[in-house]
Amino acid sequence: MNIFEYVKTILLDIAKSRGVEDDILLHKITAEPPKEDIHGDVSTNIALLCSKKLNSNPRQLAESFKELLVKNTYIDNVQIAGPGFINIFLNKNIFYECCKNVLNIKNEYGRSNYGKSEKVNIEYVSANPTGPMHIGHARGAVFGDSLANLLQYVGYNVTREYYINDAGQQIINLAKSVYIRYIEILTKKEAVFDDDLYPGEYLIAVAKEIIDIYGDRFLSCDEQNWIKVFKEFSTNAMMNIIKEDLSLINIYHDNFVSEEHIKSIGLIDKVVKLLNKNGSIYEGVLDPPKGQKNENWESRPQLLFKSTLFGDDLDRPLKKADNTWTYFAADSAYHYDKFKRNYTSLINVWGADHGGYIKRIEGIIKSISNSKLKFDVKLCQLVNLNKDGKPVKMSKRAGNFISMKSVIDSVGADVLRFIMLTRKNDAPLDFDLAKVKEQSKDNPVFYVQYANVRINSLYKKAQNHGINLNDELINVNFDLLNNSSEINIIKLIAKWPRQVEAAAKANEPHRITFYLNDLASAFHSSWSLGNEDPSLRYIIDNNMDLSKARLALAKIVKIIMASGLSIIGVEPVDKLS
RNA sequence: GACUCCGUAGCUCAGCUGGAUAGAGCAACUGCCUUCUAAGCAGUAGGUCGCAGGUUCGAAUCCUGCCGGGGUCGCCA
Repeated sequence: MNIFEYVKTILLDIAKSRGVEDDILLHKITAEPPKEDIHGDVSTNIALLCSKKLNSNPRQLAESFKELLVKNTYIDNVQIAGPGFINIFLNKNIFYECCKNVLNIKNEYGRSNYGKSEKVNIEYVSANPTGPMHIGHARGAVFGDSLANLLQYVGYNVTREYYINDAGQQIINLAKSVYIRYIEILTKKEAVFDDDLYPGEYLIAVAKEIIDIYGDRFLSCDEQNWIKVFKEFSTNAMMNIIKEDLSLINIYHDNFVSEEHIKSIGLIDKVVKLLNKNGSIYEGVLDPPKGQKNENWESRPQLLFKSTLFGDDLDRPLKKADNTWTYFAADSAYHYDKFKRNYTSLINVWGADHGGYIKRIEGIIKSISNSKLKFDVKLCQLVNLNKDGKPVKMSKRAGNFISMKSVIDSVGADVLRFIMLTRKNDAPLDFDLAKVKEQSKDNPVFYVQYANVRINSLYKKAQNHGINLNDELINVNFDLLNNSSEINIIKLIAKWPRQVEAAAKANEPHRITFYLNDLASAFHSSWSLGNEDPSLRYIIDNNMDLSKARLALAKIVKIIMASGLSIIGVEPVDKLS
């Protein structure tokens, strides 16, 4: 039950009955909560939008709509404001109905079939298989996973996907690094690593594994003899480490696609053929990059994708000077592969440093799908890791980057997930390792969870009064909930389905976190009223009817909290540690 | 130089894809625990939504041009 949808249905019927049939116009009709309470419960622009079509001035039109609206039993009053807004004041009963509905359907409240089971592919994490995940990876991981939860919640058929970059130079470097460890173990000579190699100690275990199986047979032979085995072993081992890291924050992908595999099945040739057929590629020469000097620049003709046709500032090379395919070529093939799997929409979650890459992939997708496939890239900005306000230094080069696992060990998986969604994805995020452990209202995780804790304590106390909150409670008398603080909570409850849908529409899971914060705040506020006026407490000794109604309200808050937290992948806390 | 994201209260940020008098939280000031609900709550103050144009009934939101900050810019992935 979504009261805003309900009102919108009424409005659409009215518009249609007046002969408005333009779908685009009908689509623009809104039924939304006004910012200010004095403007009622639902506000609509219907009269403003239809005035031209119906040849009438908006205020007059609004008057005639008003006559129709007031006939509805759920509508108490209708006011016309400003240039022609219609403000609708709903009867309390519709809100009480909404509450009953939540108690009835529990965690189904807010779920919908908005997505109509459409197939959506979300590619996220896709960290290079060269080592454990660091904290920078965590944001995209949590964002992508929560977005996947959110879209599932509103009825999409979601595939969670991971693209493994296991084909490039970095994997060769990884294999070489393991080989150095291999030699180190067998010969006891200290390992020395070049700049582009990986000195992390996590590779020692991989080398040992290889020794267990192959012994020292690779010790004094050429690279071509060992490279394949080492590559395979290393990437598998790294992917296992990454999967293990991800499992710590409950992230499990449905599908892992290997770049190497994409290449080996000849998909690049296929996509290049298709692009060629579509007139999207040509042999050409690029200008040297402006603004920065590059003495190694050498102009040469190469195979280029016409990404400038799709808004990019340069055409992009598909082949390197040595005639091998670029990363971009393989990625094009990968997106072609996704296209062939019949999704209606693709979402990629990338780090902000990949911003310049969007246009060309967008171009590829437009070219191969004839602009039919929906594509959205969500960029996640950097995470600034602090401790007590001071930045934690990290340097990946030296191998002492802050691993995601160490942060989880320190603050817990739930805190990590929650904090990652306390900012919009394209805003930088400050993450203070000390602050997130504080038990105070300055810590958003605590603030929201504390509302749960308080409700849970109500559950226990209610039992002493013979009320079991696990019972249905549907027959409680919601009419008794009429102080402004309770009404405030009820109105927030009514907004939940709308919030979920808006968050899904925008691919912005952070909105769920913000909503939860608002809901917690409304609850804390109403709870605290009991400090000054005992008659405003949730449990009133000599008034069981009122107590039941308030407890039912608390239960509803708990239900929605649980739903919201489940979307962001966090467990509700029932008591303080 | 080009592209891209961002610019909203002293600070950190929301703002429901164009709605009405722009909202929170910190910090500041003021209140609320002898008792069952203070890990919290209530209140005050704080704004030229970077600047200038444009689009329309209506702009923080869309378009254009500037200003400032981050990111990216062939043969890395």
